[in-house]
Amino acid sequence: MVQAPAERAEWSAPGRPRDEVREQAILDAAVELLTEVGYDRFSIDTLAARARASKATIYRRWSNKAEVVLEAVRRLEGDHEEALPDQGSLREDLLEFMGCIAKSKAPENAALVAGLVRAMHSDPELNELMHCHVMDQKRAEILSILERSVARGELASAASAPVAVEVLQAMLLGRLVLDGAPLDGAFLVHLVDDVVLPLLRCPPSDSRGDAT
Amino acid sequence: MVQAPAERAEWSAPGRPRDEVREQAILDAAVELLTEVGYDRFSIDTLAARARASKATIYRRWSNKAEVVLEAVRRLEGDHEEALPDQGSLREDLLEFMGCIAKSKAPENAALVAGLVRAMHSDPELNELMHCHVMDQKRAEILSILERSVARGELASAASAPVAVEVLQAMLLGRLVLDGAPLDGAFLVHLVDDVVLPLLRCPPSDSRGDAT
Amino acid sequence: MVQAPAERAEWSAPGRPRDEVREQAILDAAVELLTEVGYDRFSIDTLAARARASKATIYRRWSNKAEVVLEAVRRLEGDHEEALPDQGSLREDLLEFMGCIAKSKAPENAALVAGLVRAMHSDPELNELMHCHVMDQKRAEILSILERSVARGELASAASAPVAVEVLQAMLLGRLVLDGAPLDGAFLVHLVDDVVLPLLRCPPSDSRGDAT
Amino acid sequence: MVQAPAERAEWSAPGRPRDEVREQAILDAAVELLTEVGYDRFSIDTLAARARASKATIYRRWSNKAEVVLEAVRRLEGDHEEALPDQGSLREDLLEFMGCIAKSKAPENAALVAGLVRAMHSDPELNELMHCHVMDQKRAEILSILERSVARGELASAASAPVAVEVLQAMLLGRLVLDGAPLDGAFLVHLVDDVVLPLLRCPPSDSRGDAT
DNA sequence: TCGTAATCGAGACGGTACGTCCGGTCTTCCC
DNA sequence: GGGAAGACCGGACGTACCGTCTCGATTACGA
Repeated sequence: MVQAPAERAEWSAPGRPRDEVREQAILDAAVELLTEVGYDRFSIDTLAARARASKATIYRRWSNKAEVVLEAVRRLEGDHEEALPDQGSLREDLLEFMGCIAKSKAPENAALVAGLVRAMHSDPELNELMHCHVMDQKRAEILSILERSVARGELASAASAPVAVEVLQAMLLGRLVLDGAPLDGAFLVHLVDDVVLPLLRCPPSDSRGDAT
Repeated sequence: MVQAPAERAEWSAPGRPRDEVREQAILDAAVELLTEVGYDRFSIDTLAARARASKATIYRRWSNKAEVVLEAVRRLEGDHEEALPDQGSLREDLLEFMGCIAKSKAPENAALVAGLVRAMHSDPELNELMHCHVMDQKRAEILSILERSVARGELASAASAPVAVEVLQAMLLGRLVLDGAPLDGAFLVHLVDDVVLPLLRCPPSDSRGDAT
Repeated sequence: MVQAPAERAEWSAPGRPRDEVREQAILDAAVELLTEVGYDRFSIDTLAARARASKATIYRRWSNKAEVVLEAVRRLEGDHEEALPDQGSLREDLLEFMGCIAKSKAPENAALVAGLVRAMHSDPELNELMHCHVMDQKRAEILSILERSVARGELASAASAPVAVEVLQAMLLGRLVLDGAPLDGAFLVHLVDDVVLPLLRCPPSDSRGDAT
Repeated sequence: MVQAPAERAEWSAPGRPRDEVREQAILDAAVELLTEVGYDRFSIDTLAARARASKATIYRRWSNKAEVVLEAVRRLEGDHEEALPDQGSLREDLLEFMGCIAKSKAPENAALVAGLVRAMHSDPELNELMHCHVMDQKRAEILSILERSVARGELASAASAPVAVEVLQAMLLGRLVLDGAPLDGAFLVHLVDDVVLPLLRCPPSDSRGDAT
């Protein structure tokens, strides 16, 4: 039986394909530049010069400064996909997890993170994307930690999990954007011991109508 | 002997005094513009045109786009200086307090708030200012609510108060900036019942070294 | 004895030969585009798109925008190679000749001609080409007309011929580029009767040192 | 009766007036740049840099590269407004006049002149302007030379004057743009003796219907 | 009937210039 | 002096074009 030449798969686009190497070079330069000067003083011209690319090459891929920044940041985050090892206790698991986050948001990346947040809310569509790809991933990781803890018998239930995640994310953001402070060890311990663990252990009050 | 023209008191500056009306007109226009287009597309030229003022008049009062925005936002917030009335229970007090905040951050002001946050972290000095004048004020209000509650006997102690305030602020920020969602009633109830009240009632675990 | 592979003639290049049809399609599109938008807004990208050709196909044949334009214009001009018929008198011969020129420079080709002129002086090499291939051809045609006239006894000599040609070319150019006006009948009659014929009949004054 | 403060004249525009010095600096730099690199490689960015002006300052005055060039060239030309002195004979008067034109179109200004011509035909409105202000001025000067000659008795009439002017302008243009050659002495003598003077002395043939 | 070599359309690439916009300062005239 | 108007510099923005290069897919020719 005669096969059609491309019966099955992935029709290849006509014309010269995009050069993946250029793309990576641009994103690398973007990360570099972003950490050096921050979002506001980040300019496409400078980026192009540093990546030895032309502006057209950049604008062919992303239509905005914001979008370039977004993608650069996502590349930075998304490199550690492997699951976290079991540390033996809920508290240790949480500290390990948060230390992992903290690493990618070290103080030298402060400007970068701020850029991310800005890029997020200036383009709602990308905001959506960001939520899906970054936050939901973190959420899933925490949930798996909590389930492990329930299995261990440390926690009665994972009922408070969603709230804990919600609070956690907000506080990390606040620390970085509002306070502009680094996610150092002291802060992480404070977060785990004074906020997350108490919330997990104290079931939400069912006191909607009570006199409290 | 020739009398100085302002012999009486409070040495008055030479020349024509600043026109208070202009100032208000500029701030009003700033708020308007900010809510319409957000911080990024907010330009001093446009502001000047809309306020029928000149750029010089603006820069004579504020040295930055950021500072104009900051003051505009503060005017918006700071209009209710009076203490909140006692609602009879901690929960009601908190809901009342937060409803009050929510009013000034209605959805139509979303862009404005985002702008504020940005202005904050792009200028550390203003960040400082903002912390002092806005956040610390809120903090004080909450603390007084909590003390009232301890006096009532609802709470054993106000020990968790600082943490609660910290969490509260972060979550309000996250809601507005990260989610871009309004501070509606459902969210406020959720915040009070599922986060703040549990935290206040469960003392921070002293489990720094425990097996948890 | 081993035969050279192309013993017969004109060694034919290896590989696929150029497609003559493409060449014509490109030139046609060039003429079209040139008359529509003029030289300045004529872009190779647009030309390629309109001719359904790729830029490489164009640059394989011509090395410049200028050269494409040049050749397009020459195609437009050079279609009538046959000698002009004898009209019986010098004046009629001249009018016939110029009417012939005018046809290829009809008003709808104004932008095209202007483009040609520009292409000429921005690239000296093409300028040379243009002189040789277009102008010298015209010059020869006029000279043959004048010689015919001398043979007829209308003119004493063809001594003024070179000057007449020189003036004629300059005035056609001036009319098209400077005035932007069409080469209509009235202008051609004016040119023949008021400029060319007088010059031919009045020998150049030998008054270089005279008091004139 | 109380006078309105500006009853008579020239209402002064509000705001800071344009800085005449900047304007001149820009035009000077434009002339300089134009003679150095020619029209095509003349860029507004480079102009701005050289004039130590911002692009906005340039675009506030002229909306195009073409318009800047036009004005620069006109400044260059229009500086010698005084009438030409009587040289005693028609021929000498003409040579003097043309020598004067030649000076402002010296070979080092070749690119500049070409730029002028280009600017002219790319903007019809400026073309109009150019005709009025430059060419008509030259035309008037020639006419006054011819009238002087008629008064002297050298010429029977100035009837051929318009044709002579027309031819003259076309040939100067042709020399500069078509040939790219300088207006040197030999060319000017040729022009006067072989073209202009013969035309002036030989009345247009009245042979419209003749057998010639 | 292949392989070689040049063609073709499509379009990415580095550069360079364009014309617009904005931030923050300065200047002029009027009150 | 304050205020409106607006010019000024510096510099980033996003677009368009040039001339080159790189794909994958077609052709011819010659072995």
